[in-house]
Amino acid sequence: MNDIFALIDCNNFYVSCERVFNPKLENVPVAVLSNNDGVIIARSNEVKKLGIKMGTPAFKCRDIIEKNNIKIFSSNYVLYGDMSSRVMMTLAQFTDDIEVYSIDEAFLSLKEREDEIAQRFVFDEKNDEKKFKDRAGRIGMETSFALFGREIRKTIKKWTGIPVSVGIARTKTLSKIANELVKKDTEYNGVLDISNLTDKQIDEYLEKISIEDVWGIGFRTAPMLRAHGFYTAKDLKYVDDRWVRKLLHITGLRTVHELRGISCIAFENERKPQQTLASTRSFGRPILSLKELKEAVSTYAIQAAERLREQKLIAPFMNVFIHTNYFNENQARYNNSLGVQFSQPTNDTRVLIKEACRIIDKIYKPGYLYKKAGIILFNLMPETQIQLNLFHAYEQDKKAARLMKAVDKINDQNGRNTILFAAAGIKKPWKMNSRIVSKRYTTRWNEIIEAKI
DNA sequence: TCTGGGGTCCTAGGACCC
DNA sequence: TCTGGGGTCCTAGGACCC
Repeated sequence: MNDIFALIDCNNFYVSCERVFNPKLENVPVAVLSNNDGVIIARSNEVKKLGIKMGTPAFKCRDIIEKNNIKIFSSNYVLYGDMSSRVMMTLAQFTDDIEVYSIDEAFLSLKEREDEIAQRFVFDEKNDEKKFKDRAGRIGMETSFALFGREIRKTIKKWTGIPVSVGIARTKTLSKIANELVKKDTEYNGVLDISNLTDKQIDEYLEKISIEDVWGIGFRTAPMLRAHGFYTAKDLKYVDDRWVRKLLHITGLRTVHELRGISCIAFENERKPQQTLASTRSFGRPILSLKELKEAVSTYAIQAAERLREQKLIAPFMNVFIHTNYFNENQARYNNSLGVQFSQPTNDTRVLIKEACRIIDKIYKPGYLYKKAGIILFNLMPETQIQLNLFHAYEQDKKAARLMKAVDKINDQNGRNTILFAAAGIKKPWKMNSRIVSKRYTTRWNEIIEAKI
């Protein structure tokens, strides 16, 4: 049986999360900023229309923000993460074949359920006013898959308040494209199924997608392809295989085949174990002193260790880096990093802090204004896979594990930072900016929304 | 003054071995 | 000391994604 995929993608996800709890934000321009209030990472349609691009530094569009009264928010990942899991749980009501691809999108594999959906969702002239209209203006009845997509969309909106778009096609790449078309054109009312179309009909859609909007073609290869005369998804579809293999390698070839309707990017129902874990952050203001730098990396080490333990993972390697501001050309630059292999794989906060500070001692150079630091853990493995080395003190290890477990439990029950590690500092004057953050409406009792009658 | 954070996969090239 | 093919393993860096 042929593959068939539905891509469910939340519209302007972070903005939509803010809107769910603040109806005044409907129909007005809204944008959400990255960590440290640095760049714009989510835009409402109104903001997109104003021409503000994804990733624009906030300070560079201050004028346009003020002039158009754009509502700006710092990112509130606690809220977005919780809203994401609500959306995914709603999707799980429809099928088990879900691949959660990112915080705001998921693929469904429908091939096992083609018959069932065809029976359950039948177009009815009287009740279903929405008729399928394609790019060429042809009118037809909506397919069963499209009606199924509408049902999903309606339910997610009702249960979570989040609007989503649905694209349905024979490959993941084509379902991405169908989804993009939905977002571009309100005529589709949120759902487009191109799974049943002929090659020629699909080409009419592919012509509307410019090459840099194809999933897998990034900002580096797009200009190269344009220079060779390929401008749209359709152009890319008919490129010579050998040429693609040579210039875009195996990943590019897969993309081209996917455009042709040959599914080669696998559906991944089960989450793969994580291989690396990073904890990095820019500072709210530059750091000059060794002491503060150590506080910062200790803070990141604590966070990384917590996340390791949450997933019952241990790490054998760690890398620590520091650097000055890349953007400031008038300032002396310095960047450096150093790795360490632990005597045995660990998720003990104290070990991570100790080693991270030791590395900072080695790579820190006085006189520079540091802007960012971070730690990255590699080759993660399950806790149960630990290989004892020759000098390994097993009892001591069990004790350490119990201690960490107790710390996690206390912080979990009584709020983060109930138990602190002194190494991380208390005041943290360097911590990131987050000036205009909304409430954690769904995860904190004291920040829950109030209804006034 | 102010420019995010966290991931994956692939390739080229070096080191090493037979 | 040089000649040579063929293989594996590891790492750094590039490209991409959201």
